[in-house]
Amino acid sequence: MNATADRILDAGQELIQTGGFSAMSFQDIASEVGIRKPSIIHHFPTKAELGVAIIRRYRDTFAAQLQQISEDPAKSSWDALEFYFSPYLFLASTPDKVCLCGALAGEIPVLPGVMRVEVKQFIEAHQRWLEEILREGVERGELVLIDSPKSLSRVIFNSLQGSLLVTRSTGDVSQLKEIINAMRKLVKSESSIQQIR
Amino acid sequence: MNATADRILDAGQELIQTGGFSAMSFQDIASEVGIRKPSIIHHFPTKAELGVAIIRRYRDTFAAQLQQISEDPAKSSWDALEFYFSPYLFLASTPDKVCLCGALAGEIPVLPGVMRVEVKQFIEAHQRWLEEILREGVERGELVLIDSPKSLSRVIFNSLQGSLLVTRSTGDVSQLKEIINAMRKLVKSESSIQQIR
DNA sequence: GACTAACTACCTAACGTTCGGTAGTTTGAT
DNA sequence: ATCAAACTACCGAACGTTAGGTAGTTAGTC
Repeated sequence: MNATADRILDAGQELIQTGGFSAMSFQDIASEVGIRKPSIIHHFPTKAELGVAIIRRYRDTFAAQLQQISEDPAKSSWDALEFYFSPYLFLASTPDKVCLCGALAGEIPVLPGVMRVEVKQFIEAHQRWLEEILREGVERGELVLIDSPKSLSRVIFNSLQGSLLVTRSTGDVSQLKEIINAMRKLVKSESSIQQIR
Repeated sequence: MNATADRILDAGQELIQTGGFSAMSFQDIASEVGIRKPSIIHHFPTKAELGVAIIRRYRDTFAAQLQQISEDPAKSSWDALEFYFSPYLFLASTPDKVCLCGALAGEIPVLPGVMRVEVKQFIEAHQRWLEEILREGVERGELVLIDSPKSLSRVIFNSLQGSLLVTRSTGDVSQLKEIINAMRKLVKSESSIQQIR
């Protein structure tokens, strides 16, 4: 069973990922879910609270997966990174959607304060996770980095987020794939050295 | 003399860079410029046409500067890259603004078609320019790249755009500076090799 | 007198939100 | 086991506000 509240979150999330928070309206969600506008308010009293609920669910789902893979001893740092790339590749395959928080980041100053902190926490959590994976990878000798774990975690996160936006804007799906390939080179030394020689 | 039309473009651009196109309204612009709402329509008949005019001016200003520096024989490829970084650093110093087209990229599907093509052309022009600078740098022996000029031009552009959004979302201004430092390493071999050894 | 830039006044549509109310279910006391 | 109270999910109608846009008019300049 898929409760109405969940379907509201689904529809709202999709609308934000395509057009942003400002362009998302209760009416659009209502039409999509098949209920009337005030029924949404029954579940989520204000647009801001709905926005928070959408981000929080998105963030929690992501966080659970990231935690799971970083706790799995069978997975190498390389595996973890590849796992991290996969949702980006999936998003790019659905041409009109970008990362929820990437979309929201574009309109931070006009967002309700409660939503701003959620976006911030999403970004910081992802960058922390990436940094930790990179650091472990170096310690275990699985990865050889071209830069510090901190710098590289930010390069990876920011360029992935940027790529999604650019990929959608230009319609050039190969763009994200190229970025991911480039990121692979930055954490795996052999090919990089080859390139330099 | 600063004509009204220019001041409308200024105010509109700033509003898009802070809150996006959906959140920008004629009323906001009118208040900022000190005129009434219909007076804006006198200069720009529709919101879409105003949007196009804003992007086009932004794009042309940028393009002229990029062309100028790439035609200057006194400037090295390294100089050109540093020049390219500077407006991003400037944007990050004004904490609420991101690149105009970075903001617009977040809401592409809800943008008028005429605006979408302008954004696309902005992105493609910048990536082409970067690619050409990198290619020349290699030919002249000024740069040693960690990846192909095409890939690197995309990494640089996408991560800069992403950084602006992330920097504003987290309030962490150092983020962009770190990214730029990382980009420097990717086009200048010595430090990279040192890092790998 | 024609043209431009600005104005006042107004329009329709859509926005988020509130209100009062209707079914149907769940709960607690008798 | 019954009955009333309370709660959940949803609805239609309307609220005040703002959106982009239109029509007609006035003030100033060549």
